[in-house]
Amino acid sequence: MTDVKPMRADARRNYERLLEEAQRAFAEHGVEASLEDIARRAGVGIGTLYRHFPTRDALLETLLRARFDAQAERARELLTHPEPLTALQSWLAGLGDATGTFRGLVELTADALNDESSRLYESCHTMREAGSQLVERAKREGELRQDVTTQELLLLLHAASWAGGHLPGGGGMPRLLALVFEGLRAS
Amino acid sequence: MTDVKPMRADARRNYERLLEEAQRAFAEHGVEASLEDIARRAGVGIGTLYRHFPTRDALLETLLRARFDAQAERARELLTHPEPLTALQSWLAGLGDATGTFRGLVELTADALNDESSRLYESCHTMREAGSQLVERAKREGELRQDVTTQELLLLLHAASWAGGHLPGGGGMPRLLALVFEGLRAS
DNA sequence: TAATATACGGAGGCAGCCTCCGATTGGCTA
DNA sequence: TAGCCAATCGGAGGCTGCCTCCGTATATTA
Repeated sequence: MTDVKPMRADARRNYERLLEEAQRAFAEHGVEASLEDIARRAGVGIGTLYRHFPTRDALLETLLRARFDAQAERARELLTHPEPLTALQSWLAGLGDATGTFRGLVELTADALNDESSRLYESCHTMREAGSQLVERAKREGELRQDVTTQELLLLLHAASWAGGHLPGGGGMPRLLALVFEGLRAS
Repeated sequence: MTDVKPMRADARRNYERLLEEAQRAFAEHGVEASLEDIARRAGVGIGTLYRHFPTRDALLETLLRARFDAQAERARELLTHPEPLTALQSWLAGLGDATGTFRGLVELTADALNDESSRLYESCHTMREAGSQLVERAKREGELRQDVTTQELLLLLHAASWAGGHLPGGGGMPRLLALVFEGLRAS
């Protein structure tokens, strides 16, 4: 079933060089970085890039999967945290950081969560399921509004993350997230 | 000073055809719609488009200015509304609709507010000033958190508007905005 | 109607996406 | 070690979109 033939040596070499350069390029120019540029810097033809990663999303997914899986794992850990709301907030903050890795990534992940055909869907979805447990617990223990869904919550998180990226200084995400949790009305 | 020579008849004709087609194209394909396509549909050379509107932003601005100005006007009207918070929320909802006109517009306006060199800056800024009055009033009357700035509030609105556009059904913006205002904690 | 300022159009240069296929090469076999 | 072939490579080429430049056309004015 899963008898993956080992890659030829040159293929493996190129695969790894491509990932290195892609990481650099996405970090520097956002998720829209030029693929031809990535191939060029990796010292590889554009055809080679496309053979290894048929789409931009495939490349991104390879770079992000580990990160997203870690996020899912962290959600499971936080289920044992004594304070459900704090746990949830802490998890969301981490997720916000993850989606802030590359400029433009929030848009992608927010969309991926609602698009099963997306390459990123699977790894995002796993993460969402894990987070969902945290949400349910917080609701069950009466620390979170009953009428909020996980979908809405994640969307709001993504929104805060998005907004953080559009703040002049940058890095205002935590503050925005706090506002969302506490509300804007005077107390 | 402001002695604007009337446009030549053909120029005026093209100018208007371009605006019509741009409106259609942006509505259909978002703010990234192809400019060459707009020119083509307007039955005009690409050079003509660029002469009338040197940048994409210039074109967008022409289409949006009236809308933004109306939004500023509405803020002034709402200053006489008896309930400051309701007035503010109502204004923000309208603004959310305005920035939801074209796909991708929220990003643009959110950035324009912090970039004086942007073509859209001026019309956005006027609007912001008007809205600022509503914010100050709500704070003064103790209906809004004292520690929230207009900038943050507008950013959160844009975030909600952004999120609304990434909701599968679409049109969930009001609900998200309400959540932001009321907070997520159980009451 | 002729002169001229104004406006038009699209070719052309550049960059990015993606596909296709002839050239190359790693690794296995004899 | 030589030779073979499947695996892999590379980049030309076709397409779209951006934007500029300048020879051509025309609305307007005298």
